[in-house]
Amino acid sequence: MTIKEVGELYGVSPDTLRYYERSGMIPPVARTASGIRDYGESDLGWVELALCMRSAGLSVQAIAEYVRLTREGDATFPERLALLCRQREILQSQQKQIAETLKRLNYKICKYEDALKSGKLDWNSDT
Amino acid sequence: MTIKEVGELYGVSPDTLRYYERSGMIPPVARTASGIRDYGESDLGWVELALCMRSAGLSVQAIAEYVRLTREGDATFPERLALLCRQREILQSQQKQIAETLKRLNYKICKYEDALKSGKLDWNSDT
DNA sequence: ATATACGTTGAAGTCCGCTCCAAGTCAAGA
DNA sequence: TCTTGACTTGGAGCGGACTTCAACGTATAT
Repeated sequence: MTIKEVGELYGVSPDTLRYYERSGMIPPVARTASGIRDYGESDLGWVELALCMRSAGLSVQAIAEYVRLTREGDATFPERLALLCRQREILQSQQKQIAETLKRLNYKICKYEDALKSGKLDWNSDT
Repeated sequence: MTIKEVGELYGVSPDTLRYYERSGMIPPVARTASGIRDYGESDLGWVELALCMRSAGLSVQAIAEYVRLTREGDATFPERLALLCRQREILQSQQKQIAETLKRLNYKICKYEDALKSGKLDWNSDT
Protein backbone atom coordinates (compact mmCIF):
# COMPACT_ATOMS: atom_id res chain seq x y z
CA MET A 1 0.00 0.00 0.00
CA THR A 2 1.33 3.44 -0.89
CA ILE A 3 1.69 6.29 1.55
CA LYS A 4 -1.10 8.16 -0.21
CA GLU A 5 -3.52 5.27 0.15
CA VAL A 6 -2.72 4.86 3.80
CA GLY A 7 -3.22 8.56 4.27
CA GLU A 8 -6.63 8.39 2.65
CA LEU A 9 -7.55 5.30 4.65
CA TYR A 10 -6.92 7.03 7.96
CA GLY A 11 -7.63 10.60 6.97
CA VAL A 12 -4.14 11.97 7.46
CA SER A 13 -1.61 13.46 5.05
CA PRO A 14 1.38 11.56 3.65
CA ASP A 15 3.50 14.21 5.34
CA THR A 16 2.07 13.28 8.67
CA LEU A 17 2.77 9.60 8.03
CA ARG A 18 6.37 10.37 7.13
CA TYR A 19 6.63 12.51 10.22
CA TYR A 20 5.29 9.69 12.39
CA GLU A 21 7.88 7.34 11.01
CA ARG A 22 10.69 9.85 11.33
CA SER A 23 9.81 10.54 14.94
CA GLY A 24 9.66 6.84 15.76
CA MET A 25 5.94 6.59 16.43
CA ILE A 26 5.84 3.75 13.92
CA PRO A 27 8.68 1.39 13.04
CA PRO A 28 10.44 1.91 9.68
CA VAL A 29 8.13 0.96 6.85
CA ALA A 30 9.23 -1.54 4.17
CA ARG A 31 10.39 -0.05 0.85
CA THR A 32 10.24 -1.10 -2.78
CA ALA A 33 13.51 -1.57 -4.65
CA SER A 34 13.44 2.12 -5.59
CA GLY A 35 12.95 3.32 -2.04
CA ILE A 36 9.22 3.95 -2.04
CA ARG A 37 7.29 3.06 1.12
CA ASP A 38 5.09 -0.01 0.83
CA TYR A 39 2.87 -0.33 3.89
CA GLY A 40 1.94 -3.88 4.91
CA GLU A 41 -0.50 -5.34 7.43
CA SER A 42 1.62 -4.70 10.45
CA ASP A 43 2.62 -1.21 9.30
CA LEU A 44 -1.06 -0.37 9.10
CA GLY A 45 -1.53 -1.69 12.59
CA TRP A 46 1.20 0.57 13.91
CA VAL A 47 -0.20 3.57 12.08
CA GLU A 48 -3.61 2.93 13.50
CA LEU A 49 -2.23 2.52 17.00
CA ALA A 50 -0.23 5.73 16.78
CA LEU A 51 -3.22 7.70 15.48
CA CYS A 52 -5.44 6.35 18.22
CA MET A 53 -2.97 7.23 20.94
CA ARG A 54 -2.26 10.67 19.51
CA SER A 55 -5.94 11.46 19.16
CA ALA A 56 -6.31 10.88 22.88
CA GLY A 57 -3.42 13.22 23.56
CA LEU A 58 -0.49 10.91 24.32
CA SER A 59 2.79 12.62 23.50
CA VAL A 60 4.74 11.73 20.40
CA GLN A 61 7.61 10.96 22.71
CA ALA A 62 5.70 8.39 24.78
CA ILE A 63 4.47 6.58 21.69
CA ALA A 64 7.93 6.56 20.15
CA GLU A 65 9.36 5.20 23.36
CA TYR A 66 6.87 2.36 23.36
CA VAL A 67 7.75 1.48 19.78
CA ARG A 68 11.45 1.60 20.60
CA LEU A 69 11.02 -0.75 23.53
CA THR A 70 8.93 -3.12 21.46
CA ARG A 71 11.61 -3.29 18.83
CA GLU A 72 14.18 -4.09 21.47
CA GLY A 73 12.57 -7.40 22.25
CA ASP A 74 11.02 -9.35 25.09
CA ALA A 75 13.46 -8.08 27.69
CA THR A 76 11.61 -4.78 27.72
CA PHE A 77 8.24 -6.25 28.72
CA PRO A 78 8.29 -4.75 32.22
CA GLU A 79 9.37 -1.35 30.95
CA ARG A 80 6.62 -1.36 28.36
CA LEU A 81 4.08 -2.29 30.98
CA ALA A 82 5.25 0.55 33.20
CA LEU A 83 5.07 2.99 30.32
CA LEU A 84 1.54 1.95 29.46
CA CYS A 85 0.47 2.32 33.07
CA ARG A 86 1.93 5.82 33.28
CA GLN A 87 0.11 6.86 30.14
CA ARG A 88 -3.10 5.34 31.42
CA GLU A 89 -2.85 7.45 34.55
CA ILE A 90 -2.33 10.57 32.50
CA LEU A 91 -5.39 9.80 30.40
CA GLN A 92 -7.46 9.01 33.46
CA SER A 93 -6.68 12.33 35.05
CA GLN A 94 -7.35 14.11 31.79
CA GLN A 95 -10.66 12.29 31.64
CA LYS A 96 -11.52 13.58 35.09
CA GLN A 97 -10.65 17.14 34.11
CA ILE A 98 -12.88 16.95 31.08
CA ALA A 99 -15.74 15.49 33.08
CA GLU A 100 -15.47 18.31 35.59
CA THR A 101 -15.36 20.95 32.90
CA LEU A 102 -18.30 19.37 31.11
CA LYS A 103 -20.32 19.52 34.30
CA ARG A 104 -19.54 23.18 34.53
CA LEU A 105 -20.32 23.83 30.89
CA ASN A 106 -23.62 22.03 31.25
CA TYR A 107 -24.52 24.11 34.25
CA LYS A 108 -23.82 27.31 32.38
CA ILE A 109 -25.65 26.13 29.30
CA CYS A 110 -28.73 25.41 31.42
CA LYS A 111 -28.51 28.85 32.95
CA TYR A 112 -28.31 30.46 29.55
CA GLU A 113 -31.24 28.44 28.24
CA ASP A 114 -33.32 29.38 31.24
CA ALA A 115 -32.39 33.02 30.87
CA LEU A 116 -33.36 33.01 27.23
CA LYS A 117 -36.63 31.16 27.78
CA SER A 118 -37.84 33.40 30.60
CA GLY A 119 -37.54 37.18 30.51
CA LYS A 120 -33.76 37.16 29.83
CA LEU A 121 -32.26 39.78 32.14
CA ASP A 122 -32.77 37.74 35.32
CA TRP A 123 -29.42 36.01 35.69
CA ASN A 124 -25.83 37.09 35.65
CA SER A 125 -23.15 35.37 37.75
CA ASP A 126 -20.87 34.60 34.86
CA THR A 127 -18.07 32.63 36.33
CA MET B 1 -4.71 40.36 45.89
CA THR B 2 -1.40 40.58 44.06
CA ILE B 3 -0.56 38.64 40.94
CA LYS B 4 1.94 36.57 42.89
CA GLU B 5 -0.63 35.53 45.47
CA VAL B 6 -3.13 34.59 42.81
CA GLY B 7 -0.46 32.57 41.09
CA GLU B 8 0.32 30.71 44.28
CA LEU B 9 -3.37 30.18 44.97
CA TYR B 10 -3.95 28.46 41.66
CA GLY B 11 -0.50 27.03 41.06
CA VAL B 12 0.37 29.07 37.99
CA SER B 13 3.05 31.68 37.32
CA PRO B 14 2.44 35.43 37.26
CA ASP B 15 3.59 35.30 33.65
CA THR B 16 0.79 32.94 32.85
CA LEU B 17 -1.76 35.18 34.56
CA ARG B 18 -0.53 38.19 32.61
CA TYR B 19 -0.64 36.13 29.45
CA TYR B 20 -4.24 35.10 30.19
CA GLU B 21 -5.23 38.70 30.61
CA ARG B 22 -3.33 39.85 27.54
CA SER B 23 -4.95 37.17 25.41
CA GLY B 24 -8.40 38.06 26.70
CA MET B 25 -9.08 34.86 28.61
CA ILE B 26 -9.87 37.01 31.62
CA PRO B 27 -11.16 40.59 31.58
CA PRO B 28 -8.72 43.39 32.45
CA VAL B 29 -7.86 43.24 36.13
CA ALA B 30 -8.26 46.33 38.37
CA ARG B 31 -5.07 48.27 39.12
CA THR B 32 -3.77 50.27 42.06
CA ALA B 33 -2.94 53.94 41.54
CA SER B 34 0.55 52.94 40.46
CA GLY B 35 -0.62 50.43 37.89
CA ILE B 36 -0.18 47.23 39.85
CA ARG B 37 -2.80 44.50 39.36
CA ASP B 38 -5.13 44.03 42.31
CA TYR B 39 -7.26 40.91 41.83
CA GLY B 40 -10.71 41.02 43.37
CA GLU B 41 -13.45 38.43 43.89
CA SER B 42 -14.68 38.44 40.35
CA ASP B 43 -11.18 38.49 38.87
CA LEU B 44 -10.45 35.33 40.82
CA GLY B 45 -13.62 33.80 39.46
CA TRP B 46 -12.53 34.50 35.91
CA VAL B 47 -9.05 33.14 36.55
CA GLU B 48 -10.50 30.00 37.98
CA LEU B 49 -12.87 29.59 35.05
CA ALA B 50 -10.11 30.10 32.50
CA LEU B 51 -7.83 27.60 34.22
CA CYS B 52 -10.59 25.03 34.41
CA MET B 53 -11.45 25.39 30.73
CA ARG B 54 -7.81 25.34 29.64
CA SER B 55 -7.06 22.27 31.72
CA ALA B 56 -9.75 20.44 29.80
CA GLY B 57 -8.21 21.55 26.53
CA LEU B 58 -10.46 24.40 25.35
CA SER B 59 -8.52 26.77 23.11
CA VAL B 60 -7.35 30.12 24.35
CA GLN B 61 -9.30 31.61 21.49
CA ALA B 62 -12.61 30.07 22.50
CA ILE B 63 -12.24 31.21 26.08
CA ALA B 64 -11.26 34.72 25.01
CA GLU B 65 -14.24 34.84 22.70
CA TYR B 66 -16.57 33.91 25.52
CA VAL B 67 -15.13 36.64 27.73
CA ARG B 68 -15.42 39.16 24.92
CA LEU B 69 -19.08 38.32 24.38
CA THR B 70 -19.79 38.49 28.08
CA ARG B 71 -18.30 41.95 28.26
CA GLU B 72 -20.45 43.06 25.38
CA GLY B 73 -23.60 42.64 27.42
CA ASP B 74 -26.88 40.80 27.39
CA ALA B 75 -27.37 41.04 23.65
CA THR B 76 -24.78 38.32 23.20
CA PHE B 77 -26.62 35.70 25.27
CA PRO B 78 -27.53 33.56 22.27
CA GLU B 79 -24.01 33.74 20.84
CA ARG B 80 -22.55 32.77 24.17
CA LEU B 81 -24.91 29.85 24.44
CA ALA B 82 -23.94 28.68 20.97
CA LEU B 83 -20.25 28.98 21.81
CA LEU B 84 -20.66 26.97 24.98
CA CYS B 85 -22.55 24.26 23.10
CA ARG B 86 -19.83 24.02 20.45
CA GLN B 87 -17.17 23.67 23.09
CA ARG B 88 -19.22 21.08 24.90
CA GLU B 89 -19.41 19.02 21.73
CA ILE B 90 -15.67 19.23 21.30
CA LEU B 91 -15.10 18.07 24.85
CA GLN B 92 -17.60 15.26 24.48
CA SER B 93 -15.88 13.89 21.42
CA GLN B 94 -12.53 14.22 23.11
CA GLN B 95 -13.96 12.34 26.05
CA LYS B 96 -15.02 9.55 23.72
CA GLN B 97 -11.57 9.38 22.15
CA ILE B 98 -9.95 9.08 25.54
CA ALA B 99 -12.38 6.40 26.65
CA GLU B 100 -11.63 4.38 23.53
CA THR B 101 -7.91 4.75 23.97
CA LEU B 102 -8.15 3.82 27.63
CA LYS B 103 -10.00 0.65 26.71
CA ARG B 104 -7.19 -0.20 24.35
CA LEU B 105 -4.51 0.63 26.89
CA ASN B 106 -6.25 -1.50 29.48
CA TYR B 107 -6.40 -4.41 27.08
CA LYS B 108 -2.70 -4.17 26.37
CA ILE B 109 -1.83 -3.76 30.02
CA CYS B 110 -3.75 -6.93 30.84
CA LYS B 111 -1.93 -8.77 28.11
CA TYR B 112 1.41 -7.63 29.42
CA GLU B 113 0.53 -8.59 32.96
CA ASP B 114 -0.58 -12.04 31.83
CA ALA B 115 2.57 -12.47 29.79
CA LEU B 116 4.74 -11.52 32.73
CA LYS B 117 2.88 -13.72 35.21
CA SER B 118 2.96 -16.85 33.06
CA GLY B 119 6.01 -18.01 31.11
CA LYS B 120 6.48 -14.68 29.30
CA LEU B 121 7.25 -15.51 25.67
CA ASP B 122 3.71 -16.63 24.86
CA TRP B 123 2.18 -13.48 23.43
CA ASN B 124 3.14 -10.98 20.81
CA SER B 125 0.52 -9.18 18.64
CA ASP B 126 1.70 -5.71 19.52
CA THR B 127 -0.71 -3.43 17.82
C1' DA C 1 10.55 10.14 -25.11
C1' DT C 2 8.30 13.22 -22.53
C1' DA C 3 4.76 14.88 -19.62
C1' DT C 4 2.61 14.53 -15.27
C1' DA C 5 1.76 12.68 -11.17
C1' DC C 6 3.51 10.77 -7.18
C1' DG C 7 7.58 9.52 -4.30
C1' DT C 8 11.97 10.71 -1.59
C1' DT C 9 14.87 13.71 1.71
C1' DG C 10 16.44 17.34 5.00
C1' DA C 11 15.49 21.59 6.44
C1' DA C 12 12.79 25.45 7.29
C1' DG C 13 8.30 27.43 8.55
C1' DT C 14 3.90 27.70 11.29
C1' DC C 15 0.77 27.72 15.05
C1' DC C 16 -0.16 27.21 19.84
C1' DG C 17 0.51 28.08 24.60
C1' DC C 18 3.20 29.49 27.41
C1' DT C 19 7.90 31.27 29.47
C1' DC C 20 11.65 34.24 29.80
C1' DC C 21 14.04 38.61 29.26
C1' DA C 22 15.39 43.58 29.35
C1' DA C 23 14.48 47.88 30.78
C1' DG C 24 12.10 50.50 33.53
C1' DT C 25 8.72 51.93 37.76
C1' DC C 26 7.35 51.67 42.46
C1' DA C 27 7.18 50.57 47.66
C1' DA C 28 9.04 49.31 52.02
C1' DG C 29 13.01 48.54 55.10
C1' DA C 30 18.02 49.62 56.87
C1' DT D 1 18.78 57.97 50.74
C1' DC D 2 19.80 53.80 49.01
C1' DT D 3 18.98 49.10 48.31
C1' DT D 4 16.16 45.26 47.58
C1' DG D 5 12.59 43.09 45.61
C1' DA D 6 8.23 42.82 43.38
C1' DC D 7 5.64 44.91 39.72
C1' DT D 8 5.09 46.79 34.82
C1' DT D 9 5.53 46.35 29.50
C1' DG D 10 6.65 44.70 24.82
C1' DG D 11 8.96 41.51 22.64
C1' DA D 12 11.77 37.53 22.01
C1' DG D 13 12.38 32.55 22.83
C1' DC D 14 10.88 27.75 23.41
C1' DG D 15 8.87 23.00 22.93
C1' DG D 16 5.48 20.31 20.68
C1' DA D 17 3.27 18.68 16.63
C1' DC D 18 2.80 19.09 12.51
C1' DT D 19 3.24 21.37 7.52
C1' DT D 20 5.50 23.24 3.72
C1' DC D 21 9.34 23.74 0.72
C1' DA D 22 13.08 22.83 -2.56
C1' DA D 23 15.41 19.78 -5.11
C1' DC D 24 15.42 15.77 -6.85
C1' DG D 25 14.08 10.49 -8.27
C1' DT D 26 10.54 7.26 -10.27
C1' DA D 27 6.67 5.19 -12.75
C1' DT D 28 2.97 5.19 -15.99
C1' DA D 29 0.43 6.87 -20.10
C1' DT D 30 0.44 8.76 -24.47
